[in-house]
Amino acid sequence: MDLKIYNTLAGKKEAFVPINEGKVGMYVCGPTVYDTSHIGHARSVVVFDMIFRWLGQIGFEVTYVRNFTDVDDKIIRKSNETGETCTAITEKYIDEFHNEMDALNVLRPTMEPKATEHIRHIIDFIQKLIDKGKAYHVPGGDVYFSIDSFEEYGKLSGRNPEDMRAGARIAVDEKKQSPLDFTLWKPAKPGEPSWDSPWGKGRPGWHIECSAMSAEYLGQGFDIHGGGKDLIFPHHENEIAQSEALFGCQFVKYWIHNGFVDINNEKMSKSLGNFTMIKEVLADYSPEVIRLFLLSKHYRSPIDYNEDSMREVSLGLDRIYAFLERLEDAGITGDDQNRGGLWEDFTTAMNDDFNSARALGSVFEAVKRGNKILDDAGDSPDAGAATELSAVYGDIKTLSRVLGIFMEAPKDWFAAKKEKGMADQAIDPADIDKLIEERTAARKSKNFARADEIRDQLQAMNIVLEDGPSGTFWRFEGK
RNA sequence: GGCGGCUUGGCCAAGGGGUAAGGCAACGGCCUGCAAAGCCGUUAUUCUCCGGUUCAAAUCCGGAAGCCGCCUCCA
Repeated sequence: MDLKIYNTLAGKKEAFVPINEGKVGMYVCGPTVYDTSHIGHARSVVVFDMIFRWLGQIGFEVTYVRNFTDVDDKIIRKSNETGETCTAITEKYIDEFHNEMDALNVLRPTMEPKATEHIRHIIDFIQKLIDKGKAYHVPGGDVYFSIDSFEEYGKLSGRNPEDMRAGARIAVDEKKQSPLDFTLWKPAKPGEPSWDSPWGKGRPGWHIECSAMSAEYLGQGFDIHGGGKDLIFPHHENEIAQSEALFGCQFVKYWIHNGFVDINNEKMSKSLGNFTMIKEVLADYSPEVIRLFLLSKHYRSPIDYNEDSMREVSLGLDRIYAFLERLEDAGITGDDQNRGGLWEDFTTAMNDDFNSARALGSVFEAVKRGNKILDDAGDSPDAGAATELSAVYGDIKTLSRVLGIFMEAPKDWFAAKKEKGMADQAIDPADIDKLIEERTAARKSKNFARADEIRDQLQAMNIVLEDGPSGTFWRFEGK
């Protein structure tokens, strides 16, 4: 089965056929590095990380470019507020971004260009647009793109310029030929970062950097361009206008846009004060729980971040690790050459517009089936059962590298969880062991009242006991 | 005002013309001293509502209601 992608430009799912056979060029809008990243950034990055991994998994050679916007009004404003240089600010937040993405097990893109390292390309791009009559320079230094010069303006977002002109929300600017014209180059005020250009000292507008850098690394037309839904208009619309006006060919074949993360059913906003930062989420939940949460709903739908959802996701992840541990204890392993029915289901789901939610459903189904086989076999499967279980194990290991989840050894996963629980609650494991010993003794002498009292006491600390044939084990429940 | 999306069991969430995946929760059973974990069973004749097309609709079409996003920096 072949890959289908929902293409914003077409408004529907389309068969994915790359421009050059076997190769994919993909550009995703990265952050403007002036502040700490929030859970919404994490979703976009994790979703495209999954897409990048899946394209690689099914055999494409992917060139993945994600930029840093490191010159921008917001950065300058921050610099004015804090007294730090713009460079100090952008370097700090690029570092932070990298650290957080590494923590979330996000693979580095093939290239991570910065706008400030491509000013020459940007200036060339703008000059050529002016030469072609697609852009114009006004007294004072601004260069604008003329949307009237690009007939197809609005084709990505489904808007037409006439409707937008009629709307009341467009600021009137006397210097612009059309109110919708957007900035390609703006003159610098004293003290602001600036570069020499044919239009005087200044800096690029936001939209032009992506057109210039994508052309530089991926060519004049490439396969996939991604970003958050909010970027469809105006950012991506403007990119299309710039690039197609200059190159005269289709800029991007497939446009992919991810949905937003809400917080307790509200949009993240400054006024609500509910910005939830990646570092806060990482402090509360393990990276795999966060990834599982972000991939548990289709990437185009909105997803709601709240404690209940995170708890559920966490329990689900434990369930899968418990199954893997059970397999390993039964002597079952597998490798990624060993493909079974789960892999088929997973592939079908992923090829259907990267439907990770459905893909995860198939993982849980396989876990349920596997647990049943183990139950029936009393955890000593015969050769036939072992073969089937081994395929499930191998499939999970393989798909874990696509999702970036279930990658730990189960024993390590639960050990880490214990450690975190102990650290969070300042629990000494020796105390737990002592209580368990006391309970074991109580059970032996049939003093079940005392035994249950101890169990309740531990329960109050989120510690759950499991009495098995080889003794009593304990684990933390929750995050 | 313009453009787009969503509404599936107690909660979360797939499906998107052929008779409702999965997770969490709950209840009953097996197991257990009792539990936990795991498994089995039960929990939507029904997919916001009203019409229509069809042998057949949650899925397509028309209409209504509610919710949300974009059009301003935004993942």
